[in-house]
Amino acid sequence: MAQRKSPTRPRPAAPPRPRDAEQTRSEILHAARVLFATRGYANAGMREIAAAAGITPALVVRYFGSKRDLFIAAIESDIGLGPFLGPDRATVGRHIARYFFSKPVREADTLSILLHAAGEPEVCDLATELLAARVIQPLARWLGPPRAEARASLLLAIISGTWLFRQALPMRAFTGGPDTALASCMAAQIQHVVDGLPEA
Amino acid sequence: MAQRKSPTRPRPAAPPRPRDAEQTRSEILHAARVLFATRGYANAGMREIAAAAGITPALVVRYFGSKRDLFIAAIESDIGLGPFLGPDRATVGRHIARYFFSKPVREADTLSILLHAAGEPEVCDLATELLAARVIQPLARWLGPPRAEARASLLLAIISGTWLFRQALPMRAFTGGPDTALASCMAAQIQHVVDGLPEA
DNA sequence: GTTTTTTGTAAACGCCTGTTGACTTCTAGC
DNA sequence: GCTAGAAGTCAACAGGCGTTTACAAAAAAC
Repeated sequence: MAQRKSPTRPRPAAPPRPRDAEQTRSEILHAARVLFATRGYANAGMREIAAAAGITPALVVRYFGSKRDLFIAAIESDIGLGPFLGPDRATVGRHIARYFFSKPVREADTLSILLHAAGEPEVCDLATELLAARVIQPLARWLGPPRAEARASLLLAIISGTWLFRQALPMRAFTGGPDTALASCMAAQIQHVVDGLPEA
Repeated sequence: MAQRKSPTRPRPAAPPRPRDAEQTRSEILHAARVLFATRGYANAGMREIAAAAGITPALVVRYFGSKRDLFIAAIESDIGLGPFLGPDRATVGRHIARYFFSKPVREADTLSILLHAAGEPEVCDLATELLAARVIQPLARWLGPPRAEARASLLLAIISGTWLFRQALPMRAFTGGPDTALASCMAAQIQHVVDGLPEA
C-alpha cells in the first residue's frame, strides 16, 4: 500500500494555545454570537468566527457539528423581557426604553442575532419559534387582557424596529443615548401599550 | 496564432426568446426585486435572479453591471408613505395599518428589500440613506412639532417591526388580515404618535 | 514508561458565487 | 442581399464557502 509522506515540517516558534476545552468552547460561542449579531448568519463565516476565537475552523466544526448547530447554540441563551416584567407597571416603558438606548450597539445580544436571521432559509424558523416562546408568550401573560397577544406582538414590533435601526441598519436618529427625544417617545409609546391601548 | 475550435454544436429545438431589450430589462428588475425582498441580498444569487427572468446570468451583468448596481436599481423606485400623508390626520393610523395588513406577503416591495439589507456590508449604507431621505424626512415634515423627527422615526420603527415579522421573519400573530386585533392595535398605536404622543 | 484519549493544526475537498470573454443569432440600416 | 451591431447563450475563471481528512502533540490512564 502507498505509504504517506511524513515531512516533519519545522514547528513554528508560536507558543501553542493552552489546552482548555471548556474555555475554548465558550470562546467560540462568544465569537459566534458577536459575529452573528453584527454581520448576520450568511455573512458571518466559519473562518471568521474561528479566527475571532483564535483557533482553526475545523475545531469549530468539532465542537459544534455544523454552522447551523453553532447558530442554535448561539441563540440558546438568555432572551426575553423577563427582568422588566415585575409588579411595577407604571414605569416599565421608561425602563425598557432606557435599557435599549443605553445598550452598547456592538454587543452580542440575542435579539440582534434573531433579527439578522430574517430571510435565511436555514435558521428563520428557529428564530421565530424562539421569539414566540420566549418573548411573546410571557409578555402576553404579563400584560393580561384586553387583547394580550396583540399588544405583546405590537411591543415586540416596536422594540425590534427600534433595535433594528439602532444596531443592524443604523440610522442617525436611533444611535443616540437614553436622554434623546426618540428614547422618551419610545418610552411613552411602550407605556401606552402596556396601559391597555385605548381605541383611537 | 492558435486557432479556436468551432464545434457548431446542434442547436436545440427550444424557441429562442423574443429580443426586446426594454422588456428584458424590466423583467430582470422585477425578478431581482422579488428575490431581494424574499431572500435578502446575500441569499439571492445572480443565477437565481437570471433564471427567474428567463435569461442567463451573463445578461444580468451586461444590463446592470454588477450585483450591487442591480440592487441599487432595485431600490430606486417608489418608496415612502406619500400616499398616506394627506390632509386627513384623524384616520391615517387606520389607513396605514389597513394597507400593511392587506398587502400580500410575498410581494416585491421596497421596504422588504431594505429591511433585508441589514448587516450586509455592501448595501447597508444605501438602505439607510434611502430610508432617511424618502421616509423619515417627508414624514417628519408632515407630522410637525413637537419632536417631529423623533415621532417620524418611531413610526418607521413600528411599521418596519410589524412588516418584519409579517414578511421576513414571519410569526403567526402578524400574518393575519386587516381585521385582526393586532391590526387595530397597530392603527391605534400609529394614530397615537400622529396625534402628538403626550408624555406618559 | 508506555499506551490511549483529548485537543489542536494544516491542507485539501467539492460546491457555489459573481464575473468574464468568446461565441452565436437575430435584426435594423444601407 | 449584405453588413454592423444589438441581444443572448455557453463555458469557464478565480475566489470564498462549509466541511473533511490526515496528522501532531499534550495530557491522562494504566
